[in-house]
Amino acid sequence: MNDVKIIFMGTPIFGKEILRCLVENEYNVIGVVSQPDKKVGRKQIVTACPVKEYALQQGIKVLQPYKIKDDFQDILDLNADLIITCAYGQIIPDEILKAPRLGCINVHASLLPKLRGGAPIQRSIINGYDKTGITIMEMVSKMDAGDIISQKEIEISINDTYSSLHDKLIKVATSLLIETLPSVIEGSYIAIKQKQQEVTYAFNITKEEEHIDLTKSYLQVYNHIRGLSDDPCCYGIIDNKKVKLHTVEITDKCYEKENGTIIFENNGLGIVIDGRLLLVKKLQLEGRNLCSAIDARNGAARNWEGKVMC
RNA sequence: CGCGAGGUAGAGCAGUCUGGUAGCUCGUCGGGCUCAUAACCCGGAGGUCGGAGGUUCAAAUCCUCCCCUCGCAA
Repeated sequence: MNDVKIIFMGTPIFGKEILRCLVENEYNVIGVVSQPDKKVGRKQIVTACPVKEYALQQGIKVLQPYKIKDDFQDILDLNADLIITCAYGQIIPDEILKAPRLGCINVHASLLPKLRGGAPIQRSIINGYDKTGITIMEMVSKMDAGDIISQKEIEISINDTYSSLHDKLIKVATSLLIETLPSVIEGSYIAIKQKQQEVTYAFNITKEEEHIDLTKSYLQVYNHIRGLSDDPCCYGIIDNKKVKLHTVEITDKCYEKENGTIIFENNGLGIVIDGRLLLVKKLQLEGRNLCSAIDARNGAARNWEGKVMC
């Protein structure tokens, strides 16, 4: 198994954990492909992505084509037997897909054919699903459309957030990958075609979607907030300033108030959505640090009672 | 030189424009009330006001430089 030459392609933390799993299980990762280093933050410091950082730490060769569509010869030259991708961030050209002896497989964070695309974890929560999972599939030209090799389901709890589900899915993904890889290497698995009529998409989250939408139902708003927490986060506007809603809880309390009205509840802070109180636990004001609702009420939010968020 | 906000008690903030006793809410400690309490009442402790210079009789406040944090944009 160790003589199978593997290239891993990925970029963010999710990908890094997959790569770590391969390395720690002593698979022979001969090269890693990541997105180019990007300028990050206010100071625009050029920073390596998590996958690259880990790969270098492990002494693995890293390639970072700006456009892999035009710049793939170096990857072909590595002459890999198998390519594994997870959250790489670019469409992989056919020249690469057909090159490895054992093919190209992808680790995707949804129960395909549902939620094809770039933001499956967030969308699974925003859509209010009570389950999602990991799918490992053969790669084809069309994004996330290949035949399914293996799949594992996981429940989404009503308290899950993007971050918590992300971390749970990493564990599922790594264990499923380790279970699945031997059959890929032996070529002994049975691939299942995706049912075309069940295909749905998980498009990337837009800036527009970060703004809270008070026309939606109570549960939809709640799902939306936790689906984006704690990065990038949903925000509302109070006193012309952005307020990021980091952590919220649902309640059974009802109020006959305008949508978005701020209520001081015991020592907490709530927002009326669709007639019901949504309790805010953690929030962040523009220019300020993340803090608890209690802290906010002692300081910056002390005269918010009765104001309306929009 | 991308735009903007901020650094004041353990926490969250006001005070800065217009220089003159260090303030609010919470927490904490002590006491009281209560069957009881996260409720209420009384009292206490806790600050080199991010750092360094400068102006001034006097600087949290005005001027200069530096450090750090956060929001936006990328």
